[in-house]
Amino acid sequence: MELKVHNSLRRRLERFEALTPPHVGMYVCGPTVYSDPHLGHARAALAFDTVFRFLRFLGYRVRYVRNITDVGHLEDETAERGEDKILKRARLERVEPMEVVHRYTVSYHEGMRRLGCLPPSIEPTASGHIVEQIQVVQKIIEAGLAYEQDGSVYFDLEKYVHSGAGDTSGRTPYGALSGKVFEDLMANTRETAGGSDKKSPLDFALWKRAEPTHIMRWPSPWGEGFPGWHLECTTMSTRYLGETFDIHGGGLDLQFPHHEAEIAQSHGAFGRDPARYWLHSNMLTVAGQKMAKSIGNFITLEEMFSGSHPALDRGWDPMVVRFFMLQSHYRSTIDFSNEALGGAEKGFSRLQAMVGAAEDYLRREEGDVPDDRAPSVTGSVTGSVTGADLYRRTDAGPLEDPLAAAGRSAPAPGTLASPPGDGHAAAVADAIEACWSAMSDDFHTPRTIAALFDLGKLTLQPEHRKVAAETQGAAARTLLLFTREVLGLVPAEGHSRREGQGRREGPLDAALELLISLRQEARARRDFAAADAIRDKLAQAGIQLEDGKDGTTTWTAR
RNA sequence: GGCGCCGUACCCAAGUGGUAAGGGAGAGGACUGCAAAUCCUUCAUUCGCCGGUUCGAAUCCGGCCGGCGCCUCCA
Repeated sequence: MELKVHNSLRRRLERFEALTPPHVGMYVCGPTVYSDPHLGHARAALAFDTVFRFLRFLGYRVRYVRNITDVGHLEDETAERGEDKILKRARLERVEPMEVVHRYTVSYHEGMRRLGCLPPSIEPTASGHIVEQIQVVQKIIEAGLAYEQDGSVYFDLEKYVHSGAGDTSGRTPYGALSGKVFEDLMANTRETAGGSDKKSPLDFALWKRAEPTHIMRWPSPWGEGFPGWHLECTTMSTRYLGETFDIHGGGLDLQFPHHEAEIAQSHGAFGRDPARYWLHSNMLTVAGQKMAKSIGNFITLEEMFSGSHPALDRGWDPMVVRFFMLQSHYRSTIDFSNEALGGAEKGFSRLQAMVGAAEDYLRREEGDVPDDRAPSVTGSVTGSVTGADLYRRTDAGPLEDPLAAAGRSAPAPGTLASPPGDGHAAAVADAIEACWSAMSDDFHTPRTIAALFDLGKLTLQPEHRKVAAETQGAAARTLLLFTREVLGLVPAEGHSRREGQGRREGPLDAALELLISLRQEARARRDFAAADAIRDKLAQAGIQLEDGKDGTTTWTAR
């Protein structure tokens, strides 16, 4: 089995081959921290979190770099007098730019954490790499592909495009990534209002002269100014991943002009394409309409979780949002609606129940549960997960999976024995195989989820519980590891479920136990009115009681 | 105007030449004091429309209709 990814450079699926295995370098365009994180941020972060997780699961040592843009991103990149987003916000809120940056960086992190996105390995900021950016500008100038104009430096796009003819570095032609033709762009570009320093409207700023009122400014060979928005990604990806690295990701909206500019800059400065695989996550709509500031249907993560946005009937748990997004492929657009979210919530809770059952099974039958907790401190892989061995097996002969001993490995596709005539074992093997092949097919999370449901059903069906322990164990491990580790779907926030008898952890637990036992007594004397009243009141308070067949009562709070 | 995507059951969503995954909702049943949960069964002869290619098409080609996106804010 091989991993295939959709490369925007050629718009097709390509076999993924790491530049220097087992290492993988991945750069993803992060947020401009000038406002609260919204669903769009979630979509992009989630898409690449999935890529990150699966690559790690395969045993790659991934360095995942995602930047924080805290300077230089103008309100209107094409106009000459665009205002810096951070500065504008700082002016509106009457605070220091760095306060804006810090506040929204924190809220971005918080949102991503709640969505279960692992932190990147490195999260560099543009303002922290001014010196490096200046150096890149100088290199581009030396290459003759940039010009200075009144304290600003612009990339000479026309010259770059026309200099590409004899280029032997295998460079991606300008426009190829986003499917644009330079001449068309030129023809369609109208003259920007007001005087422009640029020689051509498509030239973009590498360095901008700071106006006297511009607070964020740094000294440079061209006077005081600040870096152009596209430059930071070129600079920081090179700094941490090298001049050419494996994967570059970002939202589809960044494909043009941002990523085209990055390719051009990389060639200007280093003479090579920055990334081998370009991955783009698609956009989302809200109730069938694009989510845009101008339409006013931007939903922030906080609004999503709390339900405070008018478009939402109520709040949705971050894990439900995650599950919902993973139910569509990252290259498809996804539409948010209350109805669709409601369906996702039910499905998510069912999947969790199945995973819980798998967990119970492993604990009971094998005395061990795979460590399903995602690393929470660092995004770096430990090097111990060796699913990748499964992929390399072709030339290396049978490998001893070091995790098998630890009881935490997911069985490799094709390794599960399925005795002839045992249709159930074969079905389980198929479902396990489907998990691997779906994720290996451009991180196809919807198909993976479908396979996980299949697996859960096959495992839970009473008539199938007597199959070989090996089969059951393999199913349980796959279900658990793919759900928790690969898809990052963990139980919803604040979700807790305990047996009606026993554990007491706090005063409220004790009070709840009391209510439950009072209700049990009422039921015992067939006073169902009283029993139902207790159950209804607790339900209103967000505590769901469930009576088991053996007379116990469990509760779930949310 | 340039480039591109999509249209599959009530909703969400896979499938891209071999006879329609999965989830939710709905229906019937088991269990239950009743719920809930769980389990079982059921739920598109059909894939926007019309032509064409093919032994065979949701899948390929052409046309039409409808929805959407990027090119400006925005992930």
